[in-house]
Amino acid sequence: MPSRLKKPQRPGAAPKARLPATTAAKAKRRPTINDIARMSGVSKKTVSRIINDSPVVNEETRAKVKRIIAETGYVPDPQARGLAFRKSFLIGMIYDNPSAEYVVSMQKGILSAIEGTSFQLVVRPCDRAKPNFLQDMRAFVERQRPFGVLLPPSVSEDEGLAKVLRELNCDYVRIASVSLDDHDVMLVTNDHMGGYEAGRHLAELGHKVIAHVSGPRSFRSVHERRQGFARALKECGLELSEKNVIEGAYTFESGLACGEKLFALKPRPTAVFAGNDEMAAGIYRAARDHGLEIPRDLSVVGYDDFPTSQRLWPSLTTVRVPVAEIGRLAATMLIKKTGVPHSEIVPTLTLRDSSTAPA
Amino acid sequence: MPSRLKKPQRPGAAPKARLPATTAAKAKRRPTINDIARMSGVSKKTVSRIINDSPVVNEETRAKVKRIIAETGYVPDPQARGLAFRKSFLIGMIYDNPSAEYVVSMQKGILSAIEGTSFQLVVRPCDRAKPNFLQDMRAFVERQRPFGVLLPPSVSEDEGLAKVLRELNCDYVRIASVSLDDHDVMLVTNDHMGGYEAGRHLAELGHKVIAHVSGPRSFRSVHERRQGFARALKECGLELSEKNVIEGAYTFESGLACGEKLFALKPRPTAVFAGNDEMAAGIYRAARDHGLEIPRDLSVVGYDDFPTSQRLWPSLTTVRVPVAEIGRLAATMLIKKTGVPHSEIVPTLTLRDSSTAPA
DNA sequence: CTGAAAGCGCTTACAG
DNA sequence: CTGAAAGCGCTTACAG
Repeated sequence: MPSRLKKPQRPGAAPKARLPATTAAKAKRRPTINDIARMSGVSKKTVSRIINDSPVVNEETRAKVKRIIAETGYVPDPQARGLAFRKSFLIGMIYDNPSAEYVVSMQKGILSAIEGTSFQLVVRPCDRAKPNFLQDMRAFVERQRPFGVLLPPSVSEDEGLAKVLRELNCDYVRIASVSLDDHDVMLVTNDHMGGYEAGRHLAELGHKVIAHVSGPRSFRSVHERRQGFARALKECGLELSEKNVIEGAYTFESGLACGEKLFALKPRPTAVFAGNDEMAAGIYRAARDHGLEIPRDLSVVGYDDFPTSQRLWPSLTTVRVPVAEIGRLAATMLIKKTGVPHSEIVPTLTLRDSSTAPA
Repeated sequence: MPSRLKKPQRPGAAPKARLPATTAAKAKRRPTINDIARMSGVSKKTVSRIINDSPVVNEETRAKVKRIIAETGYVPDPQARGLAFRKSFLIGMIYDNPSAEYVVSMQKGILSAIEGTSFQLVVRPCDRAKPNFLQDMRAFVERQRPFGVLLPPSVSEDEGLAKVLRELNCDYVRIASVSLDDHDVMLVTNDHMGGYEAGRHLAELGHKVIAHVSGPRSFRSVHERRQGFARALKECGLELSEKNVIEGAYTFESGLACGEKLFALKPRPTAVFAGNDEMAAGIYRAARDHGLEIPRDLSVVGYDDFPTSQRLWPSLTTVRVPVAEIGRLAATMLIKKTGVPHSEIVPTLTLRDSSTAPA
């Protein structure tokens, strides 16, 4: 390893100016807007206009500057832009969904949308039940001035948070089962369609006694999934009776508990639509504890299609939610500031081994 | 909703100065370092010294300014500090671990360490196999100038990346099963201890024919876990024979495939140490397919203790890795620029229902 | 269509 | 122990 002291500087011979240092620094320094302006023979304001895609620039000038930007590999400093804009290039994902699979899938989708841009993804888990929830969110937005935030359920359903964000002039996109806000800031996941698909599937298999283990009633998705499910049954001449609907909490444990209740029903249902895959896994466990075999004794349909649902035994028939795609679209909406049709996201039934005709 | 146009401005009556606007803006504007300086009767440089915990400040001055900072709720603008420092307040988590549970747990740990600070967590999944991996990482660091990055395995083992980070003068903390770097930038997870615990447990249960399904040999953790395991067996008078070691890929599918090979061994092992929980789940599936019952016909010990491992049936005996705590410690090391003893992280055996004495 | 000046809210380098 | 000046790399507001 060559010594850094090969050419020792004699303290007495200090140069007047710091020219050598400047030259050395210049060699490795990344170019700034000033360098591009000088090399292009225009003002830095013009370079700025080109960076920001301003339409009022002469096309020849634009082409020339763009060429030099490409040649030098210049990329504007996000810190400096952020300071001048009074807005950072951070996109916040504020979430309270407890599922690791959901969170990571959505992060991947968001990242795919911002790849190659100056945007960065900042994660902010939260708990709406905490007394200082809104205060914390306010502090985050005021200090970081994020470009915008993405709100998956259930935090997307919080009107208090939406109000704070509007007050602080912070853009957002809300992801929810139904529209709760202006078209351009709302990505709708159409959970009623997913519920409907689950209902058609079980009814068409010939089941007559059908149950539903729902999520907590405070979630919008719960109502949507249930109503879509009930509508499908009705179309097939069946009814989802109140006593066959058991409220869970979207967790494995609640699925287990609801499974117990389910097996106590008379007549015992031959099929169940679980509000999500987590609860479906709990129902699997309950079935095993009761010596019941899936799907012979009970058909099960889940919701979400988490990667682990394929590994359940038997593999779970479920409604697939394209979580990564949802993240990608939501981020795109935020950046482009345009909405997508509310029909864009389509939950689809994924057939596996946990559902069959009744015995 | 009150109209915003209650007091319409007459275009002809425009005020000379923009005083009204300024006043209105001041009312809601967050205080800056200049406001604090003015209110405290000191220069902004002194306020800056206090923000940055400089020791060379008169204690009375410091107390007074701190009081005013507290009263006004002043928080320095991270964008401005970032620009002046030439370093942002972002902490990057660069990872290639495919497990959602691992990623989210670590994120939580990191977030708990930076809560209440100006630091924000930015996530950067990556793929070391991509040809432009190092180039992408370089671009990220050059542009964002993160305060530092956190490297969990296996990206933590990439010497090329570490070199690039050092070149760019970007602080990092590497999380790995053994020390690969200077003490202060290395968080060691002591996987050999975890392997040892697994080995003692199975040996003490009385198993004589014991197998190991390892992860891919390119991972450091694989060797550590295996060697610790083999050492424990040796201490108990047993030997981990080469033919009883099957190499997997840390995935469910590879666990399934390795399980098949495992059951073909003669004599058939009565116990297996899986390199991680994912592969243990695959072995479960293979056992079911072969009509073997766990733990009666095969004891299984995993590694990681992911939340889902409790839900396997029977629940999985495994070595618990405190992933959130690792994230918290790594972030703390990065911020404080100090190491922790290499013995800090202790993997611990967690006894559940998948291991018992041989028949 | 283009640019000179001022400013975003901080810190560094220097001087005292 | 403290401060005035210059600067970080951009954009806004204005003028032409």
